[in-house]
Amino acid sequence: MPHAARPTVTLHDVAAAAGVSVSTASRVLGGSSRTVAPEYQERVLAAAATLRYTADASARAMRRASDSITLIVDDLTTPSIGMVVAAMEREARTAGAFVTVSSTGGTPDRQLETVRRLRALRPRAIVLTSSRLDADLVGGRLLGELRAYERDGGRVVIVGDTDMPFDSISFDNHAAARALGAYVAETGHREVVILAGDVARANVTTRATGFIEGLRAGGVAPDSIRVVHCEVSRRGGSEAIRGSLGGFTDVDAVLAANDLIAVGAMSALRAAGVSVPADVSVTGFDDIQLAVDVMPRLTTVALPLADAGAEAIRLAVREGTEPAHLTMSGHLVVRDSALPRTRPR
Amino acid sequence: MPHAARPTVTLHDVAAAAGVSVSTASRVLGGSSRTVAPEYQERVLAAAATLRYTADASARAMRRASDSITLIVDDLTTPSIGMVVAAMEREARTAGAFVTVSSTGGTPDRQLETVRRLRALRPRAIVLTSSRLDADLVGGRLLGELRAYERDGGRVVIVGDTDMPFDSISFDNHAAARALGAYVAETGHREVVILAGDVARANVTTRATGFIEGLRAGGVAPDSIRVVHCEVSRRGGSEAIRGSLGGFTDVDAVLAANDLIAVGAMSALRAAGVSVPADVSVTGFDDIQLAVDVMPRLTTVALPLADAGAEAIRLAVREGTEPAHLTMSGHLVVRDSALPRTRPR
DNA sequence: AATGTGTTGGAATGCGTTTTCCCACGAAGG
DNA sequence: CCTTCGTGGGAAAACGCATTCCAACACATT
Repeated sequence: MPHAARPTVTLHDVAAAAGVSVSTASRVLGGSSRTVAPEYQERVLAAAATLRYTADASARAMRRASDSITLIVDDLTTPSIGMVVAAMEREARTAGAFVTVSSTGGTPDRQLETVRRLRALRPRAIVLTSSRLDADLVGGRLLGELRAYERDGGRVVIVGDTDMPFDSISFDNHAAARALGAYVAETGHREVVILAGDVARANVTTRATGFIEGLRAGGVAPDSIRVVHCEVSRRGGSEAIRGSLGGFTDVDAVLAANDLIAVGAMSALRAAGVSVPADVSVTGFDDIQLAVDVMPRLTTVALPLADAGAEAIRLAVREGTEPAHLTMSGHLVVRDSALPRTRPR
Repeated sequence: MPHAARPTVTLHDVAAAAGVSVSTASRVLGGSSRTVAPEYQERVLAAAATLRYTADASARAMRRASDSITLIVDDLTTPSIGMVVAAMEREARTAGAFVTVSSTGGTPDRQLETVRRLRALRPRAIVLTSSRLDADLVGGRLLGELRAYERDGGRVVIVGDTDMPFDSISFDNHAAARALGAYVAETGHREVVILAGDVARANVTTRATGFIEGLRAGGVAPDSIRVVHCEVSRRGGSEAIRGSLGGFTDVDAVLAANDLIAVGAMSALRAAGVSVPADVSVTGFDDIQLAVDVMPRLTTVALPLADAGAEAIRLAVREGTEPAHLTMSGHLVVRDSALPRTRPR
């Protein structure tokens, strides 16, 4: 064997076994537009099956366009990513493409390295998911790499907020957060804590400002809104609540930047003897599976994750050339964790 | 452009820009063992950087072994999968390899299709993760495909239980479950409910039988062990508890086949006014992140997922040829959700 | 000075596939 | 009966790269 992972049975072998030329075999197996005689066709197919022939994608890629799409994500364990990937795979199948995923851990360095590495594979498209992708990341080298990929005929799609000049799909976090804030205000809440997450995660902080706008518009006094930063996780929500329990005597709503944070907050509140939603309302954001599994079920904002995934693939395989920027809006999902309240003034 | 995703800047261009021959450029960029004059080296490197040259992996793959490893998983949303993938990526980096993930939704048909598709990519190795992979799946076609891949010099590693003749890593679910069962028995529990999950998931049912063995060995009467099947999810755990609440007056322990099920069970118990662990002990299996985030923190069995991931890559890149079968054992993690009890006889 | 030896650049070759290009054959039209 | 045309098979080129081989050269040894 010449070296690992090189085919031992090639098109040549199939052609020989079928007693036809390599060209004919290629035409049968490669789905050419040219017709070949039925009997030849049959012989080639039979030979390929018995030899378990698989066309070498590398060699094939040298002559025709690739059909693989690579997805780059920060972290595979994010609850929402699963749905996006599933939708992408479904959509890709209808387009005859194939999705493959790489994770970077979210650090710009590894994002760059991953793009470089994947670019060598000459996929049909690269889809990047990240909370925020800035053009000047890693000294602009990520942008440069992506541009070079595009120059070579590749297609870049970004799912998330970005200022890069590629196709992008983003969620209108601000508007959705504003709507949630307004809803909370309208349902009579007047003393609110916002669990704003980490300042480094841009989409999360956008939500915090949206919350504030909605609350203010709904009549909540600026002084009655407290913003607490925390880790973006279940634990972060718990700790934030535990850490500021002292000042919570009059709070009637907790708005978390994220379902995970909200769930953590709920459990900490319950542990402290505060009833949700009877004493305090809690809301989340994202509508992950957990949101309907917990008790009480979480009032939150649903993001059209599956739609975004499918749309990303559609952008990735389309022919058009000018960059498209799509914004998808979330919608309020009212469940049990937030209760309208009328309180004495 | 000939067709999409074909490079416009090739090694040829770099060589021309640097004023050297293609061979020289290849030698410096391809990490050849042959030395080239420092000044040439520098010129080539500079030219490659300004042109943003990336060697075409396809073309390169035709002459040397690939450095990509493909991982096939059932479902990306499984909480445990993230840690496995992360460990794999880390280990792969030290071996100069690169991991890419595809998900199949767990259906044998799509597993087969995915293997076929990936095999064409001629990766260095294919790592399969599945709860259970049988040789006779899809009429043995999956096995045939994998054998053909191996015949062509590829390497197959299976993470999970299997009877296929490839490298494999499995977890000793039975022994770990037995140990947990014995622990529960020894800490004085005498009336036990096992939330056994779905019969279709082999690794999960193995746990149930292990629990029973351990409980019996620890002195729990056969009649005092009830097995309830449920969906393998948080919701499944909740519903199982709700559905059988009536007969729970004397139960003092609930053993779930899975952390997710355990968490669901805990929340349903709490909703029903049963205190965990004061009234009933609850245990899980897997030690996912959630296990330490919930209150009370879950007593469970930790599986060496990261080790398994790293070991899988090590097997995938090793030179040896005879199949290796590794079994990794889990260990009991005692936290707060199970309490020793002394009950009146 | 002639010969041997080691180093380095460049031309040529090959990897497996698709895709021209060319040619043979037979049918249709005059 | 001769020409034209469509059909379909096979030879060969091309894809981008690594590598083998060869020639040129520098240097040390005799």
